[in-house]
Amino acid sequence: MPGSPLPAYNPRDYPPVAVTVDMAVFTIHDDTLRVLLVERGEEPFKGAWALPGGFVRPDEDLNAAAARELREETGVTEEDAYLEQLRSYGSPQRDPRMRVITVAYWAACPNLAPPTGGGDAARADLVPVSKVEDLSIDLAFDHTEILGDALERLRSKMEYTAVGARFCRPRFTISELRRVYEAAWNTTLDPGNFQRNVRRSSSFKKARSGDPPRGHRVGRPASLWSIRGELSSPGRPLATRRGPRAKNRG
Amino acid sequence: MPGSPLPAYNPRDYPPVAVTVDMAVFTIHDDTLRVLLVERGEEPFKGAWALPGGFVRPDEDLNAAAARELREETGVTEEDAYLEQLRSYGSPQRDPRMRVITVAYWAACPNLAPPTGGGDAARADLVPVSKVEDLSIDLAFDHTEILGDALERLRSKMEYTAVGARFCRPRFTISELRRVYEAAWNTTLDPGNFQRNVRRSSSFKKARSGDPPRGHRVGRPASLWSIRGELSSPGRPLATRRGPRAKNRG
DNA sequence: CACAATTATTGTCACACTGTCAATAACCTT
DNA sequence: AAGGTTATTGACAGTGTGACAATAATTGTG
Repeated sequence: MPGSPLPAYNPRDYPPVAVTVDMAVFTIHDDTLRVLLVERGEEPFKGAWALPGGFVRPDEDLNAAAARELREETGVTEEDAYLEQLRSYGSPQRDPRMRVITVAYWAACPNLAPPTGGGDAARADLVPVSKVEDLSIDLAFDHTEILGDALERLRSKMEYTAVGARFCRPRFTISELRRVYEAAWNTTLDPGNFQRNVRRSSSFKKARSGDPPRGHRVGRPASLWSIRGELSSPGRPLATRRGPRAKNRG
Repeated sequence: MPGSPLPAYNPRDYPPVAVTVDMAVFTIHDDTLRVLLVERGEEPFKGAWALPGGFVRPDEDLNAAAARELREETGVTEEDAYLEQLRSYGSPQRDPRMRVITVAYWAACPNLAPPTGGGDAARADLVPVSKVEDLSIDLAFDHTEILGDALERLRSKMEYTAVGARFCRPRFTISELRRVYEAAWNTTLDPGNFQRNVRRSSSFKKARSGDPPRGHRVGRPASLWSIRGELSSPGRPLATRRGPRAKNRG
């Protein structure tokens, strides 16, 4: 606690510090878990990939700043995606320019389209997270650490909540949901068991009738499901995390 | 690190914001889960209870600031307690004086002694968390919300890590550990089942020989255990969370 | 010392949940 | 209509869990 006599709260008296929001926006594309990265256009780390982010505005809530960043970068509104604060990073040297404390967020977006690279603005792309996890891509600042923490949180949360369904459209088939989990952990899951777990979970409910899922070509048509309520826990994990098995995609 | 010309980052160009660290320090006292609160000595919220906290220093890492606060408030060093960042809170109006973004931490301390109230400094006390949870105590700022989130995280983490043992001394009996879980959830647990879970968990190991636990008076003496390695997951939960049952303490 | 009281520790048992794997259902293409 | 493919349901053995009983090792008492 600061000194006793009610201090003149002159902001200039306090060490200058900037607060930013950085976001790990995840989506599934080509059956692969990907994260949105932008190429830095200026020093430091000019030319390197980084998580999208920006300053928190003077009268802006942290969550609002994150939602704004998400919308600016992807066009996705807060309702269409799952958005959650991860934690903050504030090593004194994490930005060589000045003291910058960043509040990291992560988001799960359904069917995000790869950014059209044509713009004159900063280049952006949906990069498979495996590229960062195996260190074949090095991110700017401490963003590799942030992304690693975000991935850990995402996977952990997928085990005991229905958040995986936020990668799907509002109506989804159980197979679509299963492919989300398979992509997130790069493994294969038994369709029968996964079906059983979803049906038993209280977090999902079968949609009344079903528009047949688009793009469906072959095999017995699947029924459509949706999230029941908000994001309750499915009681037990939909799938226990495992390492790559037979499938072992790359 | 690229050393090229850095842009002119004049800190004065950015909106003034202060960054603080607030801490929820938990301990078990009288078989009750308690949190360290301090009484505010000045406005705003003068006289109200609040979580201890303070400003992050100019060249101080966030974790270091939290560890310093913990040491200043309790005398407990980082090695003796478990310390983890919770998340940040930055509503624009959370502090009426100026924009303050706080990074919340929580800590699990073994056998913290109730502060001696005699000092002329701010009054401090170990308050049962139930007093805050049932809203019979109202905290300053948004600290009620922060404490609620910290409790949720603590309990959740106790389910799937060995963090509960950080409330005990380095060597502890299984019953002592069980009483920690009983205090955290205000319930009773079956001693036999808890014993089985601890023994099967890979997170604990039996201490070679045992100094008999102090203060032990009656009944068969228990053997001593310790945490194996750092804070790995016990594989399965030591105890599934339940509401109050027979015991139903206040 | 025998016995009661108390806590620690080990066992038993029915039951729920899980993973493996097979069987059936409902479509598509040819 | 046959074959291929995906969805959905079932069967089964093995394992983990909660409830609860039984045994072990102390302290305190008469």
